[in-house]
Amino acid sequence: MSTLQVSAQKHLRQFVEQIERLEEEKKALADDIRDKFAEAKAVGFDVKALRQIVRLRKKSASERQEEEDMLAVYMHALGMLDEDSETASAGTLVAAE
Amino acid sequence: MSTLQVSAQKHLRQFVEQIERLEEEKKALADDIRDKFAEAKAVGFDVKALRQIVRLRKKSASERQEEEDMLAVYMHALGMLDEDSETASAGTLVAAE
Amino acid sequence: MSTLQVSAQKHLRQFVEQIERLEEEKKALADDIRDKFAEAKAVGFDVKALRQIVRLRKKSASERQEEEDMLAVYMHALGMLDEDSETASAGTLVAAE
Amino acid sequence: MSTLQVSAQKHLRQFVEQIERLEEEKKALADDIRDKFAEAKAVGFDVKALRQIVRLRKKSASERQEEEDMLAVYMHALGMLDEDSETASAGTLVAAE
DNA sequence: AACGTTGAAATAGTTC
DNA sequence: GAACTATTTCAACGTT
Repeated sequence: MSTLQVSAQKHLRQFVEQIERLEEEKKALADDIRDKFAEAKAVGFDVKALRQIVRLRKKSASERQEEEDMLAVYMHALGMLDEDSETASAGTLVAAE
Repeated sequence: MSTLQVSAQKHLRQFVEQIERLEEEKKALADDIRDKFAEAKAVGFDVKALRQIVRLRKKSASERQEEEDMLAVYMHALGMLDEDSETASAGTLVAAE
Repeated sequence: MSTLQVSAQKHLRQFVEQIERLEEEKKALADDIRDKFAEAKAVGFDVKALRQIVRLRKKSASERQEEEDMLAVYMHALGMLDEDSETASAGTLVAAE
Repeated sequence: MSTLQVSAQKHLRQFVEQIERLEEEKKALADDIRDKFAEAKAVGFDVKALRQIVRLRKKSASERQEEEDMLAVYMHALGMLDEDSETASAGTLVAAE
């Protein structure tokens, strides 16, 4: 039983070390990304908007549209939008339940 | 000198306790807010959109517009928008430097 | 575009208002905390250090507990503990079947 | 609406592509880490505990240091230390004027 | 007053 | 699909 445990300990140690190694590499990349944004900022780009761009590009056009639509519905309900200006694609007159 | 320090210690302790008390109350409110969103979710609202609404209402209309405009410029530059669909308020033809 | 039922509109409005009310109270508390630090500074305390004390005290409780749990976690990882005993105090760990 | 200069467009595109490239690499590493955990699980380790070990080890280094700094912080708050001595080791604290 | 730094809040992802 | 964890984003703070 003691032998088994010792071997398990070594095995555990290996996993921990491998994972920590990978996480270090991952962190290095996260830092690189951070640097890129900083670099973009330094030459005058709006970092917040840039982040949003990267985020949006991960989503499909339809996903984006769905989120915008939901927001528009809520804004409309709260009087935050003029009656007509919701969006260009004004077609879908779906009645809310 | 020792007397001074003892009195300073008491004073310090008071500040720490008062601050911790206030932070507890603040945390309690944060929890209440969390609960409200959970409640809204439970009755069918889209929490993410709801959060965005609350966020947008903190900003003035002009602030909102500015952010949207910047995003549209970037999306346009990357071909993520059709040429015409940027937004309803298409008026401001400012030439980029 | 789709719209909300009138009742849903009212409901939404209620949520938004309640949340905004709570956030105002939360902000007021944040201001109070800020004032406390300013007050402490005014009587000669080092605000940076004071902040650090508050932060460290907050962490200490949970962190200390976590460190104490270390052994149990390792034993668990090595299969020396069963599922239910992980929250037991260190003293009873060996007794767990 | 305003548009970017052609050169700025290219620059923006470059940033976006570089960032997306880095994020892909980062995601690949995240997948590798996930695989490692899965591998560990496959040979019988408790993944949750393993995760906890990795997390605790990460914290330990910095946290332990912070706890050691506690005394200095308190002394600083009480005006018993000057500005520069705060990073000194505990042993030399009383020597600081 | 911009800058980076840090802590809190929000979102995304994973597990059960 | 609900809870938990990890990651990402955002805002406040001190700093220069």
